Amino acid sequence: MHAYADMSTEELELFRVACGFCSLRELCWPMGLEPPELARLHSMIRRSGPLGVGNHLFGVGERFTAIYAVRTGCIKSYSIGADGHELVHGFYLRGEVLGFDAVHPDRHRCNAVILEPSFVCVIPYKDIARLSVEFHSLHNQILRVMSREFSRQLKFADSSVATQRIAAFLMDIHSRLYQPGSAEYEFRLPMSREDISNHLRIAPETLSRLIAKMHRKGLIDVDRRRIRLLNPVRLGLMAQGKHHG
Amino acid sequence: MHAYADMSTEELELFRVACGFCSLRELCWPMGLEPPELARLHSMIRRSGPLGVGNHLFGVGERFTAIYAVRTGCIKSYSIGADGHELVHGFYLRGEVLGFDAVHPDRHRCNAVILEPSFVCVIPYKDIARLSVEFHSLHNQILRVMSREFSRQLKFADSSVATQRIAAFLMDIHSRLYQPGSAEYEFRLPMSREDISNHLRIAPETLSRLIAKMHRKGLIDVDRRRIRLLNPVRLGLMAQGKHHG
DNA sequence: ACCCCGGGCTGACATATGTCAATGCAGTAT
DNA sequence: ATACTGCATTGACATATGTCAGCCCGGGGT
Repeated sequence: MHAYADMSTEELELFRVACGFCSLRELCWPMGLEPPELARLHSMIRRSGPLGVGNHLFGVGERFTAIYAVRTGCIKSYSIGADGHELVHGFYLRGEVLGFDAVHPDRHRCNAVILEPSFVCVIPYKDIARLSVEFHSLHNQILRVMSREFSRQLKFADSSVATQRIAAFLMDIHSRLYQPGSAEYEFRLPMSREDISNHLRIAPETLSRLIAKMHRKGLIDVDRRRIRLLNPVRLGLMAQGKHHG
Repeated sequence: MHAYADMSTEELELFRVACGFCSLRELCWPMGLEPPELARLHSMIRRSGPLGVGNHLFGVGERFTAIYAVRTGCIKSYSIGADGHELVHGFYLRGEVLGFDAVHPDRHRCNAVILEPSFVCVIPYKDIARLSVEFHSLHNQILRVMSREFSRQLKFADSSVATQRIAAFLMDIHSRLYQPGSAEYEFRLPMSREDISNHLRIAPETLSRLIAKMHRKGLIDVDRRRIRLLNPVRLGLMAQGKHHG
């Protein structure tokens, strides 16, 4: 199950090419930049080696040195609440960018841990800051990514009803995981039930039960982390609280 | 009860002076800027006349034209959820800055409505964007304020327990409202119970009951919108989930 | 002074969710 | 093969919160 173990040589090759040719170009950070900026950006990016499950990218209180783009795998961002419980802020998948939690106090406000074997791109912050003065479009890009981050946090705050949050979560993960060619509505959750329950702020038992209920109603198929959305339309309505039962 | 009606002539005079001399300097947007930036910033700021309760500063979908700093009063930011319920994102008090919800899609994602008679400063965005290229410190300032915004949203997400959220809310509002000279632990909530309950995502009845309970336990004194914190220490512990009963 | 109105409070009840304990089950080591 | 280990599920029960209905009470108009 090691992502880096079953990569083809072609895929490995991809890891060596520039941002301008990167397969994640449309998903990731450089989206919307012009060739000259892309070239400069590429020159400051470092690609990580394979990162093993359980390793941390950064931790609470550490200095803000870089932002990270996920090439492969899944990274969990979390902190520990005053009561000792784990607060999962979010999950970062292929093409997504993390690390912006630390722009202001210059210290990370959360931990970032590898959930699945991952590769990331590392972009030193001071280089970005310097370059963003030079290229106005890059400055806008920073604001854009921060803003996207911002709205992502609000995604599950809407509803106080657990079923809604779960439906929204499943559809969200599906849309972020989906790639043309894979089975349309089937995917594998990269995180444990406990991580999900900490993220959605419900007890793991409640999560289990409600997932089972959605299964019974024919909305989804479940086998451990394997999920299949059988009725995306109803799920979508349910996520918006327009449909109960 | 009109804030602009009982202002002294001195206060009125304050409304005409530059950012560099503004009494909100330490609270507000320009904090941390040097005299040359302050002067430029001041030249692009417009002061609003008195804004009446119920008026909107901006609404969902409107173009992002400016950010706003509250000089006096209270402004509520909210949106309408898919189920039709009002989602209150937050409240903005004296010295606080709003409008950054719209940096990315260039459209406001929420509505901003006046809860108490208010004065604001209006800072056109395109001027800031232009100036932030010129002055690096201003660029940092933008990131800083956005980041503060960001963490504010997470403030009440911690706990799923209503009492904790209420305690945290009261202490938060108190700290933001406090000014030396006023009664140490007494203040007036600028918003209705319904607004609070929409913000904390609990039914207004539950809010009432839990406030009554905190009163019975001697933690606070309540008379309509007037609040007095009798035991801030225990309240703080309660906000962190370290103390129940 | 009186009435009206809206926000706020309270009670009774339904429901959702949390908690504690036990069991199942797959992957891993022995 | 067997036992072990950690995650996931399930059941029984306690509790928190939502819902519906009614009441109170202060402020503003007449």
